[in-house]
Amino acid sequence: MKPISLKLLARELNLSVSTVSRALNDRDDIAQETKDRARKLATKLKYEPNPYASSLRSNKSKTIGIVIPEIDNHFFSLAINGIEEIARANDYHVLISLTHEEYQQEKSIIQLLAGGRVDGLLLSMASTSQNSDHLAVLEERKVPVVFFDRVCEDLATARVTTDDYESGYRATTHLLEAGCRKIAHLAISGALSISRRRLQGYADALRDAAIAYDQALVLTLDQDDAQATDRIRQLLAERRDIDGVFAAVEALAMHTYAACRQLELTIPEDVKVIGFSNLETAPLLKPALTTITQPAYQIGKQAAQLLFKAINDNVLLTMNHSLELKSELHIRMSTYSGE
Amino acid sequence: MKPISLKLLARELNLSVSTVSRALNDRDDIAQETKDRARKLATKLKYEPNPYASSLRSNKSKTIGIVIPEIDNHFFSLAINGIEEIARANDYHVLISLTHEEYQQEKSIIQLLAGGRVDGLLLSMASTSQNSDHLAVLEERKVPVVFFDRVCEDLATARVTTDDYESGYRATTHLLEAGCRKIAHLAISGALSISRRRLQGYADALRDAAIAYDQALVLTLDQDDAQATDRIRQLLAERRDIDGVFAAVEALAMHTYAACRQLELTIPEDVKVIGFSNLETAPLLKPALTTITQPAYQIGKQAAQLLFKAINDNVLLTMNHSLELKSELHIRMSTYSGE
DNA sequence: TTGTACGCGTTATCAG
DNA sequence: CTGATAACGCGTACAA
Repeated sequence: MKPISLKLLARELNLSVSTVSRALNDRDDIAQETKDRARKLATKLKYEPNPYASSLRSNKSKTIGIVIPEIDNHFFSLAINGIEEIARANDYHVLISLTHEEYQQEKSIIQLLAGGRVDGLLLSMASTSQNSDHLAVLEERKVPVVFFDRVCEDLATARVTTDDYESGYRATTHLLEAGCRKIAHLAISGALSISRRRLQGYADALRDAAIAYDQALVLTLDQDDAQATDRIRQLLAERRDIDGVFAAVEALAMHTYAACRQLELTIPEDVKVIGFSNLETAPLLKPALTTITQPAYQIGKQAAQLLFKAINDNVLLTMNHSLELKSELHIRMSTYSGE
Repeated sequence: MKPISLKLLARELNLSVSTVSRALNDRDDIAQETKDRARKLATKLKYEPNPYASSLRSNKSKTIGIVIPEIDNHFFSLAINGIEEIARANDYHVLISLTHEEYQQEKSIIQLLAGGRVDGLLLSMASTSQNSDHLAVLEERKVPVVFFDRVCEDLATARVTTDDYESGYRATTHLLEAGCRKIAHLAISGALSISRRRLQGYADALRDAAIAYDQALVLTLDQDDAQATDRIRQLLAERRDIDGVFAAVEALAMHTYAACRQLELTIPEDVKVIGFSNLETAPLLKPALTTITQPAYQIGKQAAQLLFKAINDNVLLTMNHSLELKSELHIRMSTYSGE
């Protein structure tokens, strides 16, 4: 069956295409009776305006894009949840693209989306994106962009982040207060803004506690999962003096658990562990994981709301629109120090 | 800055619009030199064809839709991962919509997408969708559809599912072999195909073990999370004879853990627990959770591949294209019965 | 209050 | 080999 077009409705109603168009768009220069007739038939035939014809005319795609490194990660799925809610409230669709942490993918995706396919973009950078040349096209084409979590500092647009520096500081301090003296720091990609902030918080907390910063305890793991566990195990095996681990991303906390299990190290007795994480199973782990939890859903919502300010109200987004939300420290068994 | 159009390129190159179009599309009736000139300028100006104009012409959106109940769920995020991979390989975009398990949402989303916005649809039904009237429009408009996991039996199209009946049977048998005699079955929405199949497997396993089916042990929890834990706790408190729990969806296993904790019931000594789950933290839980794990990533991939068979090769999808993949039983501590 | 005419950017067809 | 023209479906001046 052919798609229902305005032309078809018009013929059926003995009206012109433009009259039907205006009737369905509830314009005030159309008789009420005509509107009713048109609407009734449209509903009956399940007419949906061809979105591409509308877009072509209006230069609006009614679609926003989300570009993220991965989706198999609670932080991002929660954020998407928030974004999708706001998008739907604004009558918008959501296009999702995954970069799999690869610069090249990110580049080609953005080039593609910048061609007018989306009215705005929510972006969280890949860990391997060292520069921002590939984002220039977004500025040129004036595509509104909001970064969330993994921001790009080169682009002067709105960002929604969390208090990464403070969280890193707090996490480290918590380990120190639990008695740790040799704290390992695990991160992905030193280039990422969040990584640098969290690491800086870690370093400063050590300094304020008069503990030497030991480069050998700072691991950057940008390789795949299997290797991550291995390298953590290796570190823990070589440096038996490590008594605390600060995992700056969710997956690394889990790899630490796995590595400890392999080495038969007990958490929290032998090693205490804290991790950035949105896992809802954190309290049910063995032992329950102490976490820094980001308000992922809120991040998504707020980022989307900013984006729609740009899209609907034509506001030019600047760094002044940026928001910093607070993460929460949830203290659990994995950092317990006895009474 | 204005978007770059063919018209613009044509003017710059002193060629006609249609020549440039064909040059960029590498048609064989265009001189090599012309092609080179056109391509060079296009690259220089970062020309991207307007996707909506192309779609309008070709009736192809280069976009597929995913409609799922929720995204904050490992099964679905893994499936999306698989889908996205295939979509990208086919040069397609992915539109995501969440129904939040609500029939009305599902209905309006599908009505919207059926209007030509997508070339095909991957669908996993909401738990509250009792009928399939809202899917009729997809058949009328001839939008290719592949169901995955939560299928709709009324629509004669391809489905990618897992061996739900066998898995339900196997999970229950596993509990029986571990010594359980009073096994609770937790599910969402009795209407869902997967729920019915898993429950049937449970019932048949009991029958084959000559154990009476007790309606009071079968809980259907379609309300929100907070209430789910409460109701499970209530059941476990009232029926202290329950010695096994079979959670037919991931979240319910976690609620069972929470309920047991509140009642100070020990797993697996007091109650053994098995659950359908794609949680990668299952082995790290306290105790490690025995799971039936669905090949979510593969489900997504295969479903998408079927869809592209319809889209690219113009194959009419029928139930004969359906696939049933196998889930895996991972035995862990939560069903341990001593040596 | 309704109809006519045009253009959005692209591509297929046909003419040259 | 290249150019002109028409058409996809919709929305909007402008005319009636």
